[in-house]
Amino acid sequence: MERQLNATAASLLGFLHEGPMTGYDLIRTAELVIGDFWSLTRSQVYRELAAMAQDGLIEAGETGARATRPYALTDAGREAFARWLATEPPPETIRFPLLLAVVFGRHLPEERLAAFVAAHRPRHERKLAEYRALADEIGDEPYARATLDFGLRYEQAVLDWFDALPFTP
Amino acid sequence: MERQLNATAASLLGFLHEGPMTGYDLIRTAELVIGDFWSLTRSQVYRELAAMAQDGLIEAGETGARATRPYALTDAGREAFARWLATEPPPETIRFPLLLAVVFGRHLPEERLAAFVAAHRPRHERKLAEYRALADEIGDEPYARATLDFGLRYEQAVLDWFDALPFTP
DNA sequence: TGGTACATGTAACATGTTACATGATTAG
DNA sequence: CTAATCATGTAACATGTTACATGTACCA
Repeated sequence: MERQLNATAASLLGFLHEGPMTGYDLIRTAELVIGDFWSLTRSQVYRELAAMAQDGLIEAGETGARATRPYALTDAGREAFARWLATEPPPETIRFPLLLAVVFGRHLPEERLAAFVAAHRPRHERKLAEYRALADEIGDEPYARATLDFGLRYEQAVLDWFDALPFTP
Repeated sequence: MERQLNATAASLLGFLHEGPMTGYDLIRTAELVIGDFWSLTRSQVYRELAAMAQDGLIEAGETGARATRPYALTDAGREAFARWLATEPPPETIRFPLLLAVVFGRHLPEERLAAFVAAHRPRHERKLAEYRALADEIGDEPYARATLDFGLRYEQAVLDWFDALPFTP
C-alpha cells in the first residue's frame, strides 16, 4: 500500500483518463503514443494491470467478447497518477549499443563498423519521415507537438551524426 | 556454456583488453567511457564478473591490498568478446521520463511542467560544456571522437528543444 | 586514533524480456 | 470450416536497482 508508482504503470493510468480500456488497447495506445521514448512489453502491461487492480487503482469491468476485460480508473488511481505526475521526472537514460561498437571500434574491421552504421540508418530515416508526416497532420495540440518536436530533433541529430562519421563502407 | 554475452558483460571484457583490472577499476572506467550511453551499477559489475569468471571468460589474479582482485581476460573471453562485437548491435532505447510528463501535460499546471524543464536544463548544459572541453583535449583518436560527437549533437538537440518549447515558468 | 575514501560483495527486490499456452472471432 | 488475427495471460529467466554489510588503507 502506498507503494510509489513506476512510470510504466503511471502511464497506463494516464491513458485510462480517456475512459476504460482493455490491456490490449492500452498496449496499442502506449506503443503509439509513448513507445518511441518509453518502451514496454505485453507481459509488463498485464502484470502492472493486475497489480494496480490489486491495489485498487483500477477496476476490472465486465468481461466482454474474447475475454476482453476493460479497466477503469478509480479515484485512488486518479490520485496516485496525480502524485506521480507532480514529482520531478528523473533524467533520461539512453542505451545505444551501436555506440559501444564505436567505442570498441579498434577491435573491429572498419568496414564492419560502417556496415553497422548503414544498417541503423534506415530506421532513423523512417522515423524522421514518419514524424514529419505527423507534424503536418497534428493540430495545435501543444503537448503532442512538443513530444513530436523532440523526436524530430533527435532523429535529425542521429542522422547528422551518421553523415559526419568517418567510417564508410 | 556458450550463453550469449550481454552488452554490459561484453563491455567489461572490452576494457580488460587493456590489461587486468579490478571490479572497482572497471566500474570507474565504464562510467567514464560508456556511462553516458550505457548505464551500469556496481552490483551488476560484480555479478557479471563472478559469472564470467565462472564461465572461464576471465580469471581472477592474486588478491592484493584491500582485497582487490584483478581480473584478466582469457582466450575464451577474448573470443566471446569478438563474437559479441561482430554481431549487429540492436537499436538504441531511450527512456525519457520528462517526455512522459509532457505527454500528460494537460493534467499538470503549465508552470509545473515548465519547472521540470528548467530543472533538467542545467544537467544538459553541463554535459554539453564537458563534451566541448573534451573535444579540445582529445587527439585524433577517431572512435573516441565519434562517440563524443554523438554526445555533442545529442545534448545540443535537447537544449534546442528546450528553447523551442512553449512552456515557460 | 579517528574519520574519510577505498574496495568488495550480498540480499532483496523491481523491472524487463522471451517463450509458451490458450481460446475466441472473423474473413475467405 | 479453416487459417489468420485478436486478446489474454503465465512461467521462467535476465537485467537493473537499492540497501545493507564488511573490512582496509590513508591522512590529519
